Amino acid sequence: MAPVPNNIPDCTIFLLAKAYQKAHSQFKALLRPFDLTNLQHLVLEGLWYQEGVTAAELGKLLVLDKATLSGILDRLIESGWIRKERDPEDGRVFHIFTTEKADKAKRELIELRIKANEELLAGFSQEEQVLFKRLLRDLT
Amino acid sequence: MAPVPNNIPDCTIFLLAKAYQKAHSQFKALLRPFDLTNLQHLVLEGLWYQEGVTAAELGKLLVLDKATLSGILDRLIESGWIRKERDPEDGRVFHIFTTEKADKAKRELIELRIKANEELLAGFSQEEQVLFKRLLRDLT
DNA sequence: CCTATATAGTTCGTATACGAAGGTTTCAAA
DNA sequence: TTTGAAACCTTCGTATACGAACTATATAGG
Repeated sequence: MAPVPNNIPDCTIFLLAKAYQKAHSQFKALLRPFDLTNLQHLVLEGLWYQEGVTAAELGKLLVLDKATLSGILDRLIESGWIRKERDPEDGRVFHIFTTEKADKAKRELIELRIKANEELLAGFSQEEQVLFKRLLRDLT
Repeated sequence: MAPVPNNIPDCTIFLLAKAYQKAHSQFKALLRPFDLTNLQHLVLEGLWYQEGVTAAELGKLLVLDKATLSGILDRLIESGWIRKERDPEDGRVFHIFTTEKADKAKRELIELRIKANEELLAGFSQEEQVLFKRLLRDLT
């Protein structure tokens, strides 16, 4: 990605958008061999973190709009990474499970995310990394 | 926006995405009365910063893909905020100009961005604000 | 002058985002 | 038990994102 010009007005929102763009794009490149998008990967990690969650819970965990999530789940099912099961108790609810295909790639995919984070923060010192993460967390 | 759960794995990319989501959404709410999207506002600011730039230069300045920019410019023309003029020297090039409608709202729109930035950083001390901006800039 | 290459922009296809509306199912209150 | 509100999910419309293919124009070399 092209560097952000350094003589522009002071706008944190813009810097944040561009930092996100960069992180997204770097991770996307790492994910290409798996035919997964960033969001699809995020959903898989969410499922490994909390197996069998409902779509609503997953949306809450990952802070994703249910409308957005709906499409992502569709494509993950179509490509065989996850499956949906209707709750026997509550007919409104779906529980989401990863498939064997996903679980086989689990370790590799998690390492990929760790690698992407390291790549992103590579220019920062340890202190800066910790600080940056704290500031981001405080912001949300 | 719902808060980010605090027991998730350490993932800066995720935090960055959510911080961006929040900033975007807050600014979007402020822009609603103007019937402008965040990106459309960004383009207007870019044009005020550098009047008469070409679409290619604008894309470079704002770090926007030319394909993305193309659609944004279309909609800004349709809603009367900007106009395009073909370069008399080079038939490939378009120069972009703001319209009177845009210039009338200029002060208000720039103040809106400043306000959105303040709102975003309201929870940070002065030192944290400076630090955060520096880290974001270093990241890009 | 002609062609190969590069640049500017548009268009297309796919994947987010997300507000809003709609369909089901639950549950509680009258 | 009927009815209204709430919860879960899908679908639709619009606006990004962005790689890739395509058109039009420029320019350097031969």
